[in-house]
Amino acid sequence: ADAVKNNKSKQGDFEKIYEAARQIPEGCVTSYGRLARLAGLPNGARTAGWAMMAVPDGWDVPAHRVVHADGSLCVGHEWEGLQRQMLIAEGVAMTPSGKVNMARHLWQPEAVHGL
DNA sequence: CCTCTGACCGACA
DNA sequence: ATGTCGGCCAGAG
Repeated sequence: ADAVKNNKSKQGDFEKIYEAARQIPEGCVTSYGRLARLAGLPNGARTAGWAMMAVPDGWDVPAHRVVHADGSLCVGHEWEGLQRQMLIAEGVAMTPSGKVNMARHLWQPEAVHGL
């Protein structure tokens, strides 16, 4: 958390993305594009994902709660399986297809007026 | 400085 | 429903 301020390197937009990601509660997931938008980067979807991958060790950034816009996890890296376990461990419902129930766990930071 | 790639997203066939 | 194309931002060679 506070470690964020500790690193004042030229992270730039990364920092904002990390802060936004840290706002994600348990049992909730969001897409890179949405996260980037909250971070102030309307078109920084890729930058957001890149930042997630570059998450420094020791940070409070739950990159495992960040998935694709379709709810599918980022397949192609070593954390693919790990991420899935973490989401399930948090109580996130997933389909056998390997996708998250966006309609149920889609984090809505502004539309939290109850459902 | 230029070019390529990358945990992406949205649109179209 | 899936597969392909272009666009966006940032880092590394």
